[in-house]
Order: sequence, then structure tokens, then C-alpha cells
Amino acid sequence: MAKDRVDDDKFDITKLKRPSVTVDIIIFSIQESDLKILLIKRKIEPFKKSWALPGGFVWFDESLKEAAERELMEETGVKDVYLEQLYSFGDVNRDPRTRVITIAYYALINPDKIKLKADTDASDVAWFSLKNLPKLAFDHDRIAKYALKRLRWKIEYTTVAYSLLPEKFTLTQLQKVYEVILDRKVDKRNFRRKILSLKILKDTKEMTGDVSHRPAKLYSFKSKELENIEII
Amino acid sequence: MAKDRVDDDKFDITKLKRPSVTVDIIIFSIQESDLKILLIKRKIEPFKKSWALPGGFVWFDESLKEAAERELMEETGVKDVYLEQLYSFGDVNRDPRTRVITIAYYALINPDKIKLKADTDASDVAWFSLKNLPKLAFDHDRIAKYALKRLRWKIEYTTVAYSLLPEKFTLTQLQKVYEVILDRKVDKRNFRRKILSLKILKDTKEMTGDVSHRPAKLYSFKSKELENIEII
DNA sequence: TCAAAAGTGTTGTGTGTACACCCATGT
DNA sequence: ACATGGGTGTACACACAACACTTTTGA
Repeated sequence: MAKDRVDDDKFDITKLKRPSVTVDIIIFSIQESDLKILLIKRKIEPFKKSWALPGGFVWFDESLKEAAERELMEETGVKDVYLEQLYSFGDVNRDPRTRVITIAYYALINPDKIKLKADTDASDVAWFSLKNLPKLAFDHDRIAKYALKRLRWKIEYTTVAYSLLPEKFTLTQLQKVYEVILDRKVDKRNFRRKILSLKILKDTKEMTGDVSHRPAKLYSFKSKELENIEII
Repeated sequence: MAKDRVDDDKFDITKLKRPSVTVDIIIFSIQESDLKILLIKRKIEPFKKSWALPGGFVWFDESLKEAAERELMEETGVKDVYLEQLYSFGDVNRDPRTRVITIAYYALINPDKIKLKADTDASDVAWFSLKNLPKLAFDHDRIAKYALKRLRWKIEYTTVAYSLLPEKFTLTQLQKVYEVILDRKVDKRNFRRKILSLKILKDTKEMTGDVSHRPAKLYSFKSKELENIEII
């Protein structure tokens, strides 16, 4: 056993038969009070006409994160959004063509940026509610499920919620983000007391206008650094 | 942008210039009341004679986890231990030879299994305290640091501690696991009250013998399934 | 004046934290 | 008898959960 220890160094690493490496991205956003992800309809086999996560090969001269950023830009036209590595999936037969290992990322996009989706062809790119996903290509169901699990954790224990909201937002909007992601109602008074006690919000001194009910205060996050705090 | 969407399908994926893929493993165990990891001294360039994490190439016909299990077996002779994917590291120049993406795993080994290390050559495989790590090869410092962070989180919020202990253990041993990993003292009475209230331990009705002080009750975990509970 | 969302407090319950002494055993 | 780790309870502070009505605006 010990003798195999340096096996790696015995290979000519330029000749070894190598798996392919891709990145796939789960792009989350909140639209119509619902949590959605972006999917793409495949045009070729395998899984032709199935919906799949956006993704593609990692180039030889770009890092994993750069590959994910590039894919994100290609699919949505957005950049500088929250993007975090999720997990790597490497089962031998997850792609029927050949051995493909994928590094999954997830992105959070706020409504200000989403307008850009208009320039994609609506018939083969679409947002789907997580409550109503079609059967996805490859092992993408599993990946999407895992991403949702991570997002739920992340929103409870960090300040990522800012990535899903516009710069300025009301406490009710913030609460809705929590309710939609966690898929449960949250008590308004307790939520407000808790979130304000964390001192992570800044009162912008502005109010919502043009609403046919009482205007609400607008807040923004003091910091866009991701902080680890128990939020809810 | 949208037109690039199916770039992946335009490549002949058997010919694309591909990064190499390895797995590296951070193998944790508690020895001499200290948290240690297993390192290997490199015999060839680059980083010849530096200490590095055990690892090696992912074969074409094995999953990522199988590759990690194989490496673990090769280095330590153990199997059926706690093994979890940590993160994937893919900076372009992390290996000076060529493009190498590594999927890092971490393993937790209990003292019952560790005897096996004897059959490795002591001069090029060794356990190092995390408080006293040498400078590691490649980006392995960063990987080890990240693994420790994950382990700290994991032990606070799940029942993984069982993986670092023998089948039967005393409450003091369990507490020591927490203290060593979290690197802080824990109050004995509060710890015991908390851990017993979680109902995850079973009283084996046995006691430690042959100790020159009052014997202690031996406990075991009711379940070896990993449970997500706030432990401490 | 109505509809719609904004905003606001109190109380009970449970949980975390701080803290010190006696017990059982082997040498 | 002494050294060593095993084992136990209480009090206070704080956080969480449950719960309903008044306010402000536009239509």
C-alpha cells in the first residue's frame, strides 16, 4: 500500500486518459413572489429537448470560478453577482457520452439585473419555480435539489439575502425572501425585531412611493460582505 | 451571448484539451489529545521533500468518492470511515506542471483503526498537529485550513464526533474531542447536560476499568447516521 | 370609507451560561 | 492519605414564540 503512495508521480500526466470537466450553474432569483431557477432546453442528444442546468466545459486556462462566471455571462448577461461553489458531481456514468465531472456553482441574482433575460429566445431558456420543476437532464435534478438545500442553510445563517434584493428594499420584501426560500410563514413582529437587532441594515431615510397603501421605509444592507450570523 | 449557450455540445468532447483531475484527502484523527492530519513527504519535483496532502489522479472508471476511498486505503489501510467531499480547487497555476483540478475530501479516523499506520515508512508519512503544520506543497495549506473550518462547523452542528471516537467512550473523551477541535475549553456540567438531553447517546452499562481513579460510564452513539442537530 | 400593507409590545417558556464541591478508585 | 478524573444542581440572563390591533396611504 505505502508503495503506491506516489502513484500520481509515476504517470506522465500529459498522457493519462482524463475525465472531462464542466461547470454547471444553478441560477436563483425571486420572481412573482416565487423562487425560480434558470433552465435551458437541450438541442442535441443525449437528453435532447430536456431541460438542463446551464453549463459547459472548463477551459484549460481559466479557473473554475472563471468558467462559472463565463457561463453565467453567456446565459444571462449578468456579472458581479453572488456566485458560490456548490459541490462536485463525478459519478462514472452521469453523462452517457463519456466520463464528465462537473463542478456545480450557484448564483443569486436580484431583480434589478434580470431584465437582461429578454434577449434570450424564450422557447429554449426559461425560469422555473422550484415547486414545479420538469424532469431534468443528466443528474441535474439531484444538483438542483442540493443547491436548494444549501441556499436554505445559507439564508438562515448568513446575510446572503442581500443578493436577491434590489439595493433598497422594505422589511416586508426581505421577509418575503425568507418565506419563499424557506417555504414557510414567518411572524412579522418577531422577524422585524430580530433583523433590526442584528444591526446589519441601514435605514436609507427613503420611503416607497406610489403604492396604494401606507408607504414603507426603505433599508439597505450596511455591508455587502457575506457575514456569518444566525439570522432566523 | 445566448447563441453560445450550447457551446458544450459543439466540441468533440473526446478531443478537447482537458485539465487533469485529482483527489486530495485531509485525514484527521485525534492522537495524544491533539487534532492531527496525515501528510506525505514528496519524493519528486515539484515541491520535492515538501510535505503534502495524500492524493492522486482520478481514474477514468471510478467515481470521485471511489478515488478518495482508494487513496485513503493506499495511504492508511483503512476503509469504512467518515469521508466527505470538501471543496474543489481549480486555480490555473496551482500545479506548476500542468492544469490540475483537485477535488478535496476529508476523512475522520478513530483511534481503533490507526494502528495500521505502522506499516508505512515513518520517514515519509507522518501525523502533524494542526497547530504545528509545516509549509505544505502546492495550495495544500489553503486546503487544510479550509478542512479545519469545515470540521469545526460539522462538529458543532452534527453528530460526526462518533467518527473520531472508539465504539465506546466516556463523556470526558467526547468532551475532549470538542475541546481539541474547537480549540477552547468547554464547561463540563453544561456539556453533559446538553449532550444527554439530545438523546443521541446510549448508556452501554459498562464502565472503564483499570484506571487509577473513579471509573467512568461508557456510552455509544445510538445511531451512526449523521444527524444534523445543534450540539454545542 | 374601504382596501391594502406598514408598523408596533407584552408575556410566558425554554435555553445557555456561570460556577464549586464531593465521589470512587488505584497507588 | 493522596492523586486523579468522574459526577452532580442552581440561579440568572437572554432569546424565541405566540399573539392582534392601529396607522397611513391611494383609489
